[in-house]
Amino acid sequence: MVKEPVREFVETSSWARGLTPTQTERVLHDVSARAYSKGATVCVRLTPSHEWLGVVEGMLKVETITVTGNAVTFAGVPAGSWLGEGAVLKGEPRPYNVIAMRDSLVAFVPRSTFIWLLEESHPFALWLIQQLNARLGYYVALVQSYRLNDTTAQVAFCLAVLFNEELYPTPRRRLSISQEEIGRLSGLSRQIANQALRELHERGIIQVGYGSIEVVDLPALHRLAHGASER
DNA sequence: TCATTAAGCGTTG
DNA sequence: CAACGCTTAATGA
Repeated sequence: MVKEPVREFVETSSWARGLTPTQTERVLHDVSARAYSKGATVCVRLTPSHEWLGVVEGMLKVETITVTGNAVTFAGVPAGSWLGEGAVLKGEPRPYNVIAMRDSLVAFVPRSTFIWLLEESHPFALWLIQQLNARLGYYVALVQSYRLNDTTAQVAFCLAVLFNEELYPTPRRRLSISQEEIGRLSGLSRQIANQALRELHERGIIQVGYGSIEVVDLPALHRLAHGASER
């Protein structure tokens, strides 16, 4: 059986709500956890996807390295969320590296358990469909944001996603993240990210702290992120 | 030409 | 010590 924080994390995860006690019991039996320090690699690209990952504490990011050695960050994954369903489902190697952005505790559910859940539990299957659908919607919106919006709106989009409850179910107002990482996540330089954050602050949408960002007006952030550049 | 970026460096929390 | 602000040279639309 696993340690307390991991047990609680699994039991309070949204997908666990629809499980029978027996099913939950098996997941708790099979799940493992490991701590990673900041900057450590959790999963290596092109290695087999044996596990489904949950972020118990801290924050992870998903990235690839280009041939020239530049990192392209695809997503930041704050505590409370699960990732890697796609690769586990397909039984294919990891398409990306997973890196710890801060000191993090990560839970691992074996692929066999994941597949078993999918076959045994109708609620779990439904949850998974909704999860994948949310991801799909996110990427469609991301392309739209990238093509239509100015840089400030792109940063707004990036933040709106990080604070989006459907994608990342643990609600929070403040997030510890550097401006450099915001830049990486939104595909912009540190300078532009900083400029955008200042503008968002001036509009009263966020508060910027040292190495952290707090959302003051989430609806406004959402509007800015999705609105077709109104002013 | 003008905007944006990476890199370096001094300052600060 | 990491995050931030600022400067500068390179890059590119």
